[in-house]
Amino acid sequence: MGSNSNNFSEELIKKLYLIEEVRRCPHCGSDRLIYDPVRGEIICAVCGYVVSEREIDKGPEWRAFDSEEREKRSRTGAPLSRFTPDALATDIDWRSKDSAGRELGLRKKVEMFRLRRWHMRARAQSSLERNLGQAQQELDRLGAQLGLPKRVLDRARDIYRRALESGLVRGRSIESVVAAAVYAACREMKVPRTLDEIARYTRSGRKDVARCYRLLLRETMLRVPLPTPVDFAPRIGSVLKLSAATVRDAIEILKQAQQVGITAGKDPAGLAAAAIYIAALRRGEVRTQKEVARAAQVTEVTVRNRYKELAKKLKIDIPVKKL
DNA sequence: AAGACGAAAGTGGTTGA
DNA sequence: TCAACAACTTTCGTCTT
Repeated sequence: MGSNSNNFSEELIKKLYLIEEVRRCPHCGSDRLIYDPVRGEIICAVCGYVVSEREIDKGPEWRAFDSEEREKRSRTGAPLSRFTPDALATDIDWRSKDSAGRELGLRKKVEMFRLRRWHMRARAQSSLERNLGQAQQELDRLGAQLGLPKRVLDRARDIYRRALESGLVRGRSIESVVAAAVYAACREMKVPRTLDEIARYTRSGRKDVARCYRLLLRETMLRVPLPTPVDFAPRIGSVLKLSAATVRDAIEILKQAQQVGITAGKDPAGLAAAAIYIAALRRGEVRTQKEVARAAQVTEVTVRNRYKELAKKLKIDIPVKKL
């Protein structure tokens, strides 16, 4: 696929990511970073390493990136919720008696009715705001931990707001609905994150998030494309530090597989892993099954099964000798 | 010693009655 | 709501490099 990467100026990258200083590639040290507008990631032009993506246990160089991100976040986060405490914490009694217990006059009754109505409205307003505020915090937190680009978070926020407005959140935890929204946004934007990855940073379990996600699709009529193996290939390749050529080969293999029709019902990550494994072997950039499996977050066995299948159906011979 | 391989049993999710 | 089912995982023993 013609990935439309552009060589962006340092200034633009700074602006896009609201950071002070463009970093060097932690893998090869090159400063030739490319912004891929499709995936919203910054990629090293030399080795293909995805620089803007955050991995789980990386060394200290990522911390710096984090605090920069934190700085960026601090501009949007807190004030909203602190500025909207429920100022109208009292209720207006529904009985039309005054403080001494006497019946009110008609005029006064009408007045009270109006007051009550406004009171309710004001509170409904603020509860929505408050919910959004909390959700925003949660969103920022998740986004930072998953290393998601800003536009995905923005999209997730929109989705969440829609869910909130159609009453989806009532009775469910904000956290799990936010997670569901993030997942939906990721898939829409082709930034491949598995449900597991997202659920890992959420207190409510994977199951809960999945349920919310399904609801979200139904209730808000979101159309989210199914994730394809091709979506996963670049990410796996970058984790394994494979060359762009290898990733291209892998994608080619995946496309063929799709045509032959052996992709249905299979875990896309597993398929992508298998294709990457084959492509890497053929290019002499040998990676073990274990490495590939870990990068794709599937097991060795799955990689094995898939790649055997691919090799057989597509008649690809695997080089036995390693270079 | 490490990687690749495959069998067997277990797990979570989907589907169809 | 339950059972059947396919895909994936875990575990483990064996073979290959």
